[in-house]
Amino acid sequence: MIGEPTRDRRGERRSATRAEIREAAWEVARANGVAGLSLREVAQRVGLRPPSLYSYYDSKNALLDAMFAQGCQTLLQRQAAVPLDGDPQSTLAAVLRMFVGFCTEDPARYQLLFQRTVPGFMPTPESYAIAIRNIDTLRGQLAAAGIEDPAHMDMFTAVAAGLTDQQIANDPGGDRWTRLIDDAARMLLTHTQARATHPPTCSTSPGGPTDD
Amino acid sequence: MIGEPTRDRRGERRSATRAEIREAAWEVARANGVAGLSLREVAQRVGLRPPSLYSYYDSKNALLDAMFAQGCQTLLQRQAAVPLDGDPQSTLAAVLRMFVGFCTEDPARYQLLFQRTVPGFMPTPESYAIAIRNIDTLRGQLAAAGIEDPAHMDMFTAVAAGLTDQQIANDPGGDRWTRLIDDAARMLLTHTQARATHPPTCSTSPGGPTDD
DNA sequence: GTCTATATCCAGATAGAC
DNA sequence: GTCTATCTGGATATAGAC
Repeated sequence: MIGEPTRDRRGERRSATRAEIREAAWEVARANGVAGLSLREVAQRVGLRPPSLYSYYDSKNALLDAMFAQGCQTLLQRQAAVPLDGDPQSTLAAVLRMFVGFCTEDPARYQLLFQRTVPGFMPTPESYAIAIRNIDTLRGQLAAAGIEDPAHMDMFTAVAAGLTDQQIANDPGGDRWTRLIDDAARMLLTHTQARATHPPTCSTSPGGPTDD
Repeated sequence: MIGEPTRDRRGERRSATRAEIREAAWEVARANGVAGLSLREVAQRVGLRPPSLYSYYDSKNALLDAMFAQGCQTLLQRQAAVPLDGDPQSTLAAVLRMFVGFCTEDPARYQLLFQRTVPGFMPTPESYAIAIRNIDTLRGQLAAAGIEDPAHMDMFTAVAAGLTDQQIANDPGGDRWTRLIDDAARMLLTHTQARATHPPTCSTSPGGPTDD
């Protein structure tokens, strides 16, 4: 008897088409904003009729979810590539640079992953689990830079989000805010290390259980 | 002969209806996001048929523009109410508190005024002029707190936007990031005053012509 | 000023032939 | 798997009667 073929050619082709659709969806999202993603336009870009997409993704939400998961996976890889030498300053700067770079290089992806601007989209638990890993990884990296206070972590995410947002909204394609990254890392580090000199305004109960 | 009436009752009524429509539009925008604003829903809320709205606003864009102008006007009033005592620290904290409070109290308004997420909307020159006044006012207030370096101003706007964004996206209705405002003001002030101690990484040509 | 009726266009999604 | 045809519903905007 002849055994089953080792390679699943059908599955490979299907998987490739799914990736092609997903890439086309990113292109449309970059052009129209994530909220302006339309399946018709995606279909046209890959040379299919709109209903044919449903053979690959059950719904628009399923497609968005795949994009969300892919974005989180990419971020995970970037996070793993950040060098963690012993120096808090360079570590913090490297993390900040990676994160702001990741966000500003694709505003549509930033919108899908971190803003709440998409109409009725909610990631599936499977995809969200990857986002959780992103946050846990960040937590570890900040700890490596000496930042463990939840309030300080929140301050870091605020600065990262702020640099990203201003760069995207007010100087797209430029570097008016991204060039402040090293300055911002210094500022954050000084702030986190200057606890003793200032009155403990809100340090008695800094964060409570962080549920992000 | 009888002169013209002193009060323009017709004009007053019309103006009131325009305001009513605008308020209904804000409600819809808060519910669906600014991008999800639909004239049908606005009309239903004010008890009119959709085409009747066109007697008050020439287009959806005209309505959005009126909302944009109104938001900028409100911000202008808030800005004028910020106390500018001589102390840089309390001044900076007051400005930051006002701004982040203004943004977080109405995310839809923040979206319309400061994000670029609305499909094809561009404010008219008249409305945009108010936004320019907002920025000029901010510039003056930061100067009163001793911040005049454009790079430091950009850092301020980044921190303000970051606190706002994180608060809205990850803790809507809470205070996980807004309670960091005083800390952030201290951090910013320390940073702007610590010029001499650090190497002038990017202070030789800090900002170039700021065109925001 | 408000209405009905309509124009035009787009969206996501499904049925069923091939 | 892909297609044609269609369903359902939504959008902005205009024409013209009253």
